[in-house]
Amino acid sequence: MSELQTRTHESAAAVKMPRPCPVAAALEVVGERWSLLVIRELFYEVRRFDRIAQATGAPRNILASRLRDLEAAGVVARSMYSQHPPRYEYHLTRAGRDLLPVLLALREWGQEHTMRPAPELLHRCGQRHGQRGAHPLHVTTVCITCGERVHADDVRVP
Amino acid sequence: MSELQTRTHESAAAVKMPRPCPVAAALEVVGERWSLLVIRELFYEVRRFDRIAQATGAPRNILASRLRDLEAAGVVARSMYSQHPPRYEYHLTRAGRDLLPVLLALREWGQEHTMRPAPELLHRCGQRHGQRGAHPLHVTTVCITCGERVHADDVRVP
DNA sequence: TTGAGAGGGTTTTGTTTCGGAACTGACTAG
DNA sequence: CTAGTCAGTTCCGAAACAAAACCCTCTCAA
Repeated sequence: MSELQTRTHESAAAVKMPRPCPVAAALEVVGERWSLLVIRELFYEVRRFDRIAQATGAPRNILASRLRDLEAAGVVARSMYSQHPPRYEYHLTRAGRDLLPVLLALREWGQEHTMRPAPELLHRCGQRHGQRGAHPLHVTTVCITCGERVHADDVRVP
Repeated sequence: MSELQTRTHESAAAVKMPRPCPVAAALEVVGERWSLLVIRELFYEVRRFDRIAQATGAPRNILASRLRDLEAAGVVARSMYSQHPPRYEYHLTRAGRDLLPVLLALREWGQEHTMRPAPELLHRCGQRHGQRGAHPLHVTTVCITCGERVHADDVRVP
């Protein structure tokens, strides 16, 4: 993709350019086909090329290209696990792990609006407070400031 | 896109098919280039073809195609606002509005990892409780069941 | 010690999709 | 009558995608 959407709000308004926006910036990194599915597999700790190709369904040449791009973007890192046939495992960086809310939001939407059955995820909550146990994970989006769930009608563009 | 990822978990495991997953299903609907940016504009109440084309930067032919697809998928609806040159406005359906968490999650990630300045959004919170006032909107993802913020390490695949 | 995989890609070769620009058609405002 | 707007459609070259084959290195088993 080109260097779209990298201007300030003001100059964009002046020159009628696409809206500068972190959503667009994020999609420059993870918005291409297969990228988010690859990241999903890395969350599942599927780390090897062939396994990722199988689990996502991505063609191998495309997958190789995506992994390169994601690594260049700092979302994925790879580490050598065999030298003589040089072999790498892929894993998420901090930036990659920070994409979890995006995947969970897509998962909730997909579950609600497109699929009936979905693989369950468990939330091991309370672990850091010394309680044990886990429950099925479903998420919602809340405002950091006031803690309320966010509804479309409550969001305003100043 | 084809009818990918529409099998059950079990049969997929058996036949080594792509993982069935609501994330993949959601991306079938909104994962193509420009789709989420179009939806972002509809959230901003930009409803007309030309304005959406300008604000997103999408080519007009692609935009026409995306709007058709999103309408077919039930994410977008259109309503005629002029008859003789038949003219339509686009708006989000319930399913479309439910994509807000996806956009907000992408926005948080983009803001954190790719862009410095971003157009501010305001959260008009407490309005439904009779208080007034708004604050800048930043969100986080919490578990519906226990209310805790969700961290990558706490999510398990059973 | 040969030969059958497996694992991790790259190459090759079409096929789709994209995207820029021009064009259309039906108005509206001056 | 002329210019301009709005909402697309059409055309066509360029880029991205995808299926399959290929390659290379190593492992294991016979």
